[in-house]
Parts: sequence; structure tokens; C-alpha cells
Amino acid sequence: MPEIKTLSDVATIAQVSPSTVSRILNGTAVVAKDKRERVLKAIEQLNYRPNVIAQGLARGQSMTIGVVTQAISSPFYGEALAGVEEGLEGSGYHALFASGHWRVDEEREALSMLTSRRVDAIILTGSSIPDSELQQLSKTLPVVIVGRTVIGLECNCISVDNRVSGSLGIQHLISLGHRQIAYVSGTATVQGDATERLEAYCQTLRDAGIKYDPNLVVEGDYQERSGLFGVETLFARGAIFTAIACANDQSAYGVRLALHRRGIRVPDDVSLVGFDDLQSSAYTTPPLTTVRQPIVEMGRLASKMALSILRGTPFKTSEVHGELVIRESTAILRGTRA
Amino acid sequence: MPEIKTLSDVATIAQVSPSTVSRILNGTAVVAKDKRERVLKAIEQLNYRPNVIAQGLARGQSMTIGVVTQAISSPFYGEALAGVEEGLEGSGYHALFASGHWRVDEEREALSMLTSRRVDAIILTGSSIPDSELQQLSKTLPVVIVGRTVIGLECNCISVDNRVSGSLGIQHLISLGHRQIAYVSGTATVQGDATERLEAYCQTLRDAGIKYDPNLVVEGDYQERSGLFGVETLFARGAIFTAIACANDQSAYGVRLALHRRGIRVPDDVSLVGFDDLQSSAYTTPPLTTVRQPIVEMGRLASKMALSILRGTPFKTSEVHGELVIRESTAILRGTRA
DNA sequence: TCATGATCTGAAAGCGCTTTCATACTGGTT
DNA sequence: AACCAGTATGAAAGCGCTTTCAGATCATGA
Repeated sequence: MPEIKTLSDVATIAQVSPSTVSRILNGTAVVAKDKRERVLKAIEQLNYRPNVIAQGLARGQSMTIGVVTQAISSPFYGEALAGVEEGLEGSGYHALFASGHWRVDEEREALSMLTSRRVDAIILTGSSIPDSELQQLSKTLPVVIVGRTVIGLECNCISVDNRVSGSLGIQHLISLGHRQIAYVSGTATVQGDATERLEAYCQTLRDAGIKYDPNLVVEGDYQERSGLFGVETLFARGAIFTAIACANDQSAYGVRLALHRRGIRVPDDVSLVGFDDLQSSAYTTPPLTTVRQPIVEMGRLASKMALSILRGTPFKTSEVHGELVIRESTAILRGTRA
Repeated sequence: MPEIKTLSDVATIAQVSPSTVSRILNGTAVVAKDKRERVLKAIEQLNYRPNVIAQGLARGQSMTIGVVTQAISSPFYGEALAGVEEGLEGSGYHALFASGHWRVDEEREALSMLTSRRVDAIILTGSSIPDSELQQLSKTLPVVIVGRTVIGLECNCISVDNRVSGSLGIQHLISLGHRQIAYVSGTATVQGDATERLEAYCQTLRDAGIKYDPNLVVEGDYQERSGLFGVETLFARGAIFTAIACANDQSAYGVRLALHRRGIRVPDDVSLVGFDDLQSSAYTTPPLTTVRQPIVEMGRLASKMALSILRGTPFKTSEVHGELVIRESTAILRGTRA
């Protein structure tokens, strides 16, 4: 194992003091040209790379940002994390990920791990930790939350308005003539995106003068499997519908498969809309009509916001909006004029 | 901001020396019961959490493992990373991810960032850094490579045999009576999984006495889009085929869509097989027949291996194998007896 | 009773870096 | 010539922890 070189090795070779080397490395002071050159040469020669850990200790900051996510392999969180990573690029900061797997205790553990490692800021995605704890946490270090609005921390939150965006897909179906619209919800919690989107569904129907039929909504959990089960449940109930809206794209995939299994064509027999617009949604058969949530962008914004807070520079919490993406899984209701 | 407590704060409150606190924390020595209790109480009271950064400096190890991946949001790498994370669980080690985005220079940069942060070991996935550099790197710290076999580092590599596994899908197609089998390859490099799988395709045909027809193979890049283009190219060439095999699932998704657009049914008109068995492949329409690569398992194995090397405990590099997963995208060739 | 080893604990050095502080030079001014 | 502000540099302290080393305490057996 080749020895790892230290700053004083460089100093010795360049015949200057460690302080000088440090100053050159960080540009914190002007140093004479000759010394600078000697030092640069020594660095080159030794292939010296500063020890970020040691810098962290000395400077009191680790140059890393903790990111708690739910599952790194989920397409949704994956895109968000990619955005975070992108936003950090070139800043010298790097992301340390920790997964909560949708369990509050694991999430707390993740948080505790991150603070143990003295991350300089924390980004949470899909967190289900109570508002109060998050408020507490934000007294210790900068916190930004994506996909949820935490009371008292509104400025540090990045999310689409689920009520507005959620209605987009439903409106689209209604405009195509559908009136019997089933809904596969997300994980039901007291509050959160799933609830908001469900409310959007109800509200949109109401606004269109369509009576809300509880028989048409099934509870899902944002996973493919729950879309599959959802459709089975619907049929078991004898529900009649011409369209299905889902709380996210993944459950729409499951719905799509269930329909396929029953020989029901999409969009000919039943129209289908999702929510999120995952990358793969453009490649399903048929390509999925959905409400686009700028996930990558949101991740990027989150890290930009964290960086701004760390640097003390002001930032405007630019709004992000959902946007209807019409592809091929929705069609005009047969025998109807839109 | 509540002050962050240090080990000496604890020591002061418990009226012992810092050394004693450290010993209790790490269990490196027996200490009198009364002191132990005082210390434990003080820790509780201050809500003290050791600073992992400082520990890292003092102990000369950062308790973090660097993982270079290509894109964190890719379903394939996402699963691998989830596996790595899982394998590290409870070990005290944590993963620091860095993406290379399929570009060697970015990958080198990632490596350099990781070594700057003094990670204790490095796991590479989908790396395209030359063998020689990797050999060099492994002299500095433990390195494990997944998805590729590096000469001189064979014991530290985890991958399926692409030649064996690659033939599985083709054999399946042949056994169903197909003889005109098109192939959408992965990114062509001098050596690597894409090449090996392509060779498997050729070899399997040859073994079955089917003449290799260059007109039937198109170069892809593992992305959905390339599957889409691949099919277009095939048709532009006037190629005739009854089945398509793809170098990975993602390109199979693209192929599926292209076929759908042309009104070609899967598997009725054309059979389709992928490679990888991504989570979502069970939910495509129709569910995709593919060769399963135990990606999560491979990630987990990689971290186990890294941990073993770090601890100096022996490890057996258990083989991983591809496995044919027959779903619904393949069918017996019409008018043929299998 | 005293030497002996075993056991527990604190002082202090050190991990690799940053940063304050003080010193030694500059090159003007008056 | 004497003085001062300004500049470049090194010495040294310190970040929060671990770990070596040595001292203190204690029980034990001769």
C-alpha cells in the first residue's frame, strides 16, 4: 500500500511551513511566487490530495449533506436523488444517503446516523417524521423537505400543490367524457400527499357535478402491486367505470397489467391516468397519460436551497407545478362527444 | 442552535477523564461500575452522540465505503445500490455514492472524491475504468467490482457469467421454435458485458445450427430509446424475425413500445426476451420474459466482501448465476411444434 | 509484611488540517 | 534616519476523538 501523503509531507518537500501549504491549497492568503511553485510541484510529485475528513474536523464542517430517502431503488426517489446530486455538483458538497424504508423508526435512525456524521444540512424526501420533530431538528441545522409542507418550515419545503395537480388528471378524464372514474389512492395517512390527491379527486368530481361514489375508490400504497389488487377489488365489488386514475405512476402500471389480464383494452375500453411521470412512463404500452411532477428538478432545488442556507445567501423558494402530460392511455369515452 | 456536545463535556459532567468516556463508548476497557453509570447518565442527559468525523481522524478510518455507480436513478443501478446499502446495515459502515454517468473522466473524478474523503473501501458498479488503473487503486485500498471481471482482481469481482446467462434467453426462444431472432445489443466496447452477451447470442445460434445474420442485430445502448430505434432500424432494413432478444430489460421496454406502435402483438406475433429482470419487468404488458440477474444480491455480496476484506476475515466469492424467468412475452412460434 | 502482578484511570500525544497570533521583512513617509 | 503600515510566513493551538503510557490502587501469595 503506497503511503498516503499529508500536508506536512508536502511542506517538508517544498521547504515551507504547513500553514503555507494550507494557504495555497485554500487560497486564503497570498504567498510568494517561488514558494507557491515549489509547493505546487511537491503536491504534484507526491500526488497529494487533502484529507477531507481532517479538513472537516478543523473547519467544523463536513462538506456533506445528508439525504434521507425511503428507498434508493424506487424510481421516484431515485430521480429525486439524482436531482439532489446534480444540484450539489461543483459545490464541494456531497450527499450522504440514508433510507427510511417508509418506517418512522428507521427514518429516525437515519437522521441520527447523519447527525453523528455531522452533515452540514439535511434534505428529507418522503419523510413521515412528525412536524414537531422536524421543527426541532431545524434548530440544529438547515433542513429542507421535499414532497411535503411542514408547518413552521414552509419556506424550506418543496412540493407541488397536490390539490391543484391532482385535479389535472381527473379534469382531463372528465373532459374526455368520462363520469365513472375509479381511483386508486396512495398510502392513507392523516395528512400527506396521498390524502391531498384523494381530496383533489373528490373535489374535482364535485365541481363537475359528478356524485362521489365510495365504491369507486380503493386504497393503494403507491406500489405496482396495489394497482393490481385495486382493480381486482373494483371488479369484486361489481364497480362500473370507464376510467381509472391513480395516485402515482407505479400503481398505474399495476392497474394496466390487471386490465391486460382481463382483456380490457387501454384506452379503448378504459382510460388510465397516473401521477408523477416517471421516466419509464413514456415507454409503457400504451405510453401513460399522467401528471408530471418535476421530480429531478425538485431534488435539484432542494440542494440549491440547502446550499443557499449554508452560505447565508438568500433564496426564493420557486414554486414547482404539476403539469398534465397527455399520452396514449386516455381516450374519448366511446359514444360520447367530449 | 443547541450546542453540540463533545466527549469532554460528558467527561466533565460525569467527573471522569475523557479517556474513560471513550473507553466506555467503545468498550475498549473495563471501567468501574459507578463511573460507568455516571457517564451513561451524562450521555443521556446531554443527548451526546460521538462525532464520527473526529473518530475517523483519530482512528484513521472513516467508516464509510465509497460506491461509484453510473446513474443513481437508473433502475438497474438503483437496485444494486439498494443491495449495497442492505449489506452494510448494522456494520457501522455507510455508503457514499458517486455517479460516473458512463463517462470515464467523471468516474475518475468520483474516485478521486472518494479517496479524498478517505473512504475505507470502494465498490464499483458498471465501471469502465481500465483494468490497470483498478489494479493500481486496489493497492491503496480494498476494491470490489460488480458486473465485470478485472484481470488480476478476479477474486474481488462479482458478476454473472454473461456468456452462460446470455444464452439462456436465446435458448428459450429457440426451444419455442424461433429461428429468426433479432438482437438489440448493449453499448459496444472492446470488452464488457455487452460484448459478452452479444457473443452468447451468436454462439447459441451457432450451436443450434442457425446461421448468424448480421442484418438481425442492431446496436443499442441499454436505454429504452435504443430499443425503440432498434426496431425501426430492423424494419428499415427489411429484416424478418419472429422474436427479439435484448441486452437488457430497459431496451426491451423500448422494443415493446415500437412493436405496439406498429400494431405487432407480443407474444402472438413476435416474442420478446430481456435481460436483468428489473423489478418493473413483472408489471409490463405483457410481463416480460427475461434472464434474471440477482442485482440486489450482487450489491449485498459486494458490501459483504468489502467488509470481509476490511476486517481481514476470509470470504468465499460465491458465484452468482443468471436464471431464465419465463413470463408472458414469449410464445411458441405459430405453426411450429416446439 | 512486602513485593508482585493485575486492574483501573488520567495525562498527554497525536490523527491531518485550519487559523490565530506574532514575528520578520518590505517600502514608503516625514 | 527613524517610523509606520502593510505583507508574507512560521509557530502553535485547537477541532473531537483514540490510544499509549505511566501512575495509582488493590488484592494476593510468599
